[in-house]
Amino acid sequence: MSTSESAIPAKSYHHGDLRAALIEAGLALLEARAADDLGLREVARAVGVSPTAIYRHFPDKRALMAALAAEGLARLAAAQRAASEAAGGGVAGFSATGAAYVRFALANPALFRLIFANSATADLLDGKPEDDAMAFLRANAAALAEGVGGDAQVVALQAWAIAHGLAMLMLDGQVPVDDALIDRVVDAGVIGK
Amino acid sequence: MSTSESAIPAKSYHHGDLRAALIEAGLALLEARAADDLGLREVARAVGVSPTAIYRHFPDKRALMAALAAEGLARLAAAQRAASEAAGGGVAGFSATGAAYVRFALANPALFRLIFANSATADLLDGKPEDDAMAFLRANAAALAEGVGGDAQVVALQAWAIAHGLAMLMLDGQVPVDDALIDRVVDAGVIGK
DNA sequence: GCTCTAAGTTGACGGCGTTCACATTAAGAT
DNA sequence: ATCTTAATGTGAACGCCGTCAACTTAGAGC
Repeated sequence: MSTSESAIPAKSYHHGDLRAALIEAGLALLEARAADDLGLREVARAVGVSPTAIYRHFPDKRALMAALAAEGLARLAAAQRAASEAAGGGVAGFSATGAAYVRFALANPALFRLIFANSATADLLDGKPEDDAMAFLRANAAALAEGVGGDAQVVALQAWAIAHGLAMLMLDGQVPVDDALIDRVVDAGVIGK
Repeated sequence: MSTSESAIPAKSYHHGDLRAALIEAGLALLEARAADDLGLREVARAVGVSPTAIYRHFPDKRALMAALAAEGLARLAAAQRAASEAAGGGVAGFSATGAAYVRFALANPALFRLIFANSATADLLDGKPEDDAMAFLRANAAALAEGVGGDAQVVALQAWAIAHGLAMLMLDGQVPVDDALIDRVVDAGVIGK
């Protein structure tokens, strides 16, 4: 019978890879719902499994959310890397990175918020894998800082803060979502000149 | 039981001014709890009233939260106004405004988050009173923008984004809370020079 | 083939936001 | 002064939530 062969294993009493399925379903639900409206039982329902089955793979709800946040962070880092390379690196690449940061937030509002709502705690719990992605954000900022005058750390922080602040203000409806505006704000955000 | 808490006397079946008491209690609880861990029943308990009594003054929980956010926004605006005046206005006053913005966020994390989590929706619901406070934020940014080259709107946005982004990143544990750093980041945030 | 154990289920508990029927009170008209 | 009425607070209940404990299933290894 039918059974798909490679990607998705057969279904029975035991789910093939429930942990991955839960994360996938959670990310899908986050495209429509806000992070705090996402329920444990809701995710279980989406996967077609009992609510308590989740506890075989995550100690509690916060751990599930942290896993979603970790995956979101990886995607954010990937989007930035891609934008930087597409722009050819250097200063242009750095500006592109900032713009990609903001556009990722606008394209994935709930996920973006979840990343930063959980990153502080997730860092302390897991420690390793998402550190990699976050390091890219920091490294990007620090790298450009050397090209200009002033304190490198301060310039890096300003660039990060501009991107993060603009993303948040647009998400919260404080600033109209204007695609061209993103480039102008982030671009001139390369201060010192 | 006696014990009313403060200024307003007259306790019996009817509470003196429950609406005000609920907001006061809510703000007090937000100093210890995160906004989404704040329960309707918890606020009612703090005031010593039945959970459902709240519904005589607010249509639902979100309305209570919006009221708390409105009060928080007023306080934020007041803190900025005070900082600006203390610095003597002008460019120095503007930098002080930005630093005050960040420091307010650090001093009132849950409340600051609530302000921006609810401001978009609160605007559409209430419309008037908090607009006043928010207008101060925008006006401040726009005012300085004229002094420098470049697009006034862009410069204003950059300044706001730097303050907002720095506040958020510090609240989320992404950037260490360093008092001197706030001034340096926000200060040089006055770009164009 | 039997056993052991990881993975999923069922049922329950307390807490939440919210609704509805009811109790109490302050205030204005008589 | 009394009666009426609308405003304000109470209590019980509903459905949903996160989580725990006890049971069931099925696949892997001797």
